Amino acid sequence: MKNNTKYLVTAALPYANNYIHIGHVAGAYLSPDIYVRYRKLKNDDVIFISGSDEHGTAIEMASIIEKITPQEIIDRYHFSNKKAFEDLGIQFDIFSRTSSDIHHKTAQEFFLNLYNKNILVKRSDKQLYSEKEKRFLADRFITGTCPVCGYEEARGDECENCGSNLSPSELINPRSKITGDIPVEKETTHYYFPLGNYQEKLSEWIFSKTDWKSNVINYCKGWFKAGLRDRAITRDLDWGVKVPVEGNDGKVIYVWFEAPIGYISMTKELFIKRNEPDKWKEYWCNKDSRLIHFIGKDNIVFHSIVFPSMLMAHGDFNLPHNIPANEFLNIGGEKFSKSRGNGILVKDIVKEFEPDVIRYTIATNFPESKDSEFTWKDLQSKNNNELAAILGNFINRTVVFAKSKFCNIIPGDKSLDNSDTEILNQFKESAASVSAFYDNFRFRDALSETMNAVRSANKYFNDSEPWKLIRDNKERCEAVIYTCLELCHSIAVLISPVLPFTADKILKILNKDKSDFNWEKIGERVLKSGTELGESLILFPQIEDSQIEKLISESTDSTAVKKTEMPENVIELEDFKKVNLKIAKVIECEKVAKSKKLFKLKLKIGDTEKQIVSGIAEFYNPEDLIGKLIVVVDNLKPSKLMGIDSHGMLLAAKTDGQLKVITVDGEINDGAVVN
RNA sequence: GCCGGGAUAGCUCAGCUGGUUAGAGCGUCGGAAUCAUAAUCCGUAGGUCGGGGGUUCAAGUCCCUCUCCCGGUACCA
Repeated sequence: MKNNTKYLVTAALPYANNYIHIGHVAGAYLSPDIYVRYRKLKNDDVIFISGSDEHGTAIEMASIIEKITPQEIIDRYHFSNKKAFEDLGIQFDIFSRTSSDIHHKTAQEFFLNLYNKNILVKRSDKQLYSEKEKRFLADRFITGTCPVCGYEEARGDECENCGSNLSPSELINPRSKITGDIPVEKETTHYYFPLGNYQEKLSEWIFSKTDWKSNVINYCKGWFKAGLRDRAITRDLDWGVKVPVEGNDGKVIYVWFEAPIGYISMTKELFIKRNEPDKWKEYWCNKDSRLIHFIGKDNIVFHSIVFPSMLMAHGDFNLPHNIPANEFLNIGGEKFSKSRGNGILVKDIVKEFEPDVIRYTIATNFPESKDSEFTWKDLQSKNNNELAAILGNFINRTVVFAKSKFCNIIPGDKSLDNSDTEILNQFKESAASVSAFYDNFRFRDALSETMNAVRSANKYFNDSEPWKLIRDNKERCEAVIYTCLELCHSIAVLISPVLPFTADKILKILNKDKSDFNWEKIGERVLKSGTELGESLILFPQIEDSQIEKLISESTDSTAVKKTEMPENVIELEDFKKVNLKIAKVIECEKVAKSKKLFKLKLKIGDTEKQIVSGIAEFYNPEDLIGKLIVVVDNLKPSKLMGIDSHGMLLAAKTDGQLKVITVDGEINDGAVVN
């Protein structure tokens, strides 16, 4: 019989145009997996939902760039990411996708629900349309001048300079970010969600939450302060969920509105698969069900403001009970390539290390209150000094002792004394405090408390000195080893949320089934004397320096082997001839004030003089360049950099952390043509 | 440059609404032990909490300022 309270746990829907990396795992996936596994051990009624977010402009754009269909894009990332999660032991009850029929249907029903209640506002507007691209341009693919602060490169959805929320039509001098095409205004009709109407209810609701993390609350405060605005929830686009109202051909529901509904549709799908098609309602609608969203900090606004307001408007569903958002996990330490910044992909790291080692390293470093750091050396040290030394060693020393001194049989429990029951009781107390940490989403503290329990098991072994008892008090020795084996079982349960694979291995070593594998049995006696043990094995082999050094150098060496490929953007000779390259002599050179990278150079090119601005100040001193013969693009359209005119561009070679200006081999007159 | 987030022991991080001698793990060093993957257990040392001002009886914790770091973005070779 399950406990009454139900838990509906969701993990952020990964966007299906990228492979997930360990930063994602640390932010939004490992903590819910640990939480859910813990809840299941407590016999709680919990389901764990996630899936790929597969619609939207970015995916459509990616398909255009790669010249394949959006379906091919999302298939690639969906299946790869699904497998990556499995390999890491992230065990969803369902990991589905928003391209499914049931999601389309659910999202449309949700939309219609609001539509029929006249909550949605229909508005005809002039939107920006590119004749050249034959499409309406998505917000983020338009740039222009911010009407609030005058910043010239504001995006269609927000100004990154002043943080204002914008809609593209507000921009001054808009243009396509993709082609630079100047879009024209074209009449189109869209539905708007009146987010502003919910501000009061939302803020009241959020500020009533005393147990939410401060980063979540603070983020919302910022949004409330700025004021919530109505947002269009449809788009002129092919790739997405069709607007279910007649007369809206060529329109889809905007992803930010449609994707979170995926949590609902995926829950439905789960219970259809379980042959209980109505049961999803118990999790979404019953008062005694708790909806918990695990997300990274980049997702806070959608889960704490947008989606809840949608749920309020709809009315049938529960609001989130908590949103324990994490910060970011950075890949640091050794000189990783900053310019690439792809992070460590899950699909790659699982080939290198056992999933539990990866899980442990990430979990001890969860960015719970601020960004944290992941390094290969840390992983090695966590494996060798903690997992192997403390956990692996305790299991191993116990089992090896039983094997060599008691014929691999669980010894007698006849003469347990106070010290034995004490350590078992101590484990019960540990389990209670670990519980309290999990209940409050304090995963690092939970794990550290868990390891303390394992340490105390080692201490018990040391203090009991079974290697001496075996000589002069065999019965006591049996009791001690029996107790240690019980501790092994307790440890298996205790660590299993974080280290599920290791827990299974320990059960095999103990030759024990899962009948007593739950939280209540921690510190209890569940083994039978006289039972044969299974095969012992090393749980955490040492990770050698050489393996770590190899990984460090691989991720550092940006020049490392890259296959020669035909570049995608082949040009004709004619194209190259358009560029006038000339030799120029540097006459003057000075640093541009307040700039980090810019030099202002005066050049002599034959009879003419010209001024250019160049971003090489981090690599040269001004005096180094004066007198040098360099190569410049003579016919480049002039531009202004930090208010200074630049009439050309010098050529330089650049790689990570290095830049060299192109010069000529020997003397030649300035003004000479380069080709 | 702008926006955002940081700066606490060698390393990775805790320190709630300001209140006794600033904490943990790992690493260091010393000791005990030898069943165990040279793994354990006990103990030790290490910080004027980035600098400087201020508010307060009292500040790592609040305010101002400076420096540096990270992320995003812009300076585009």
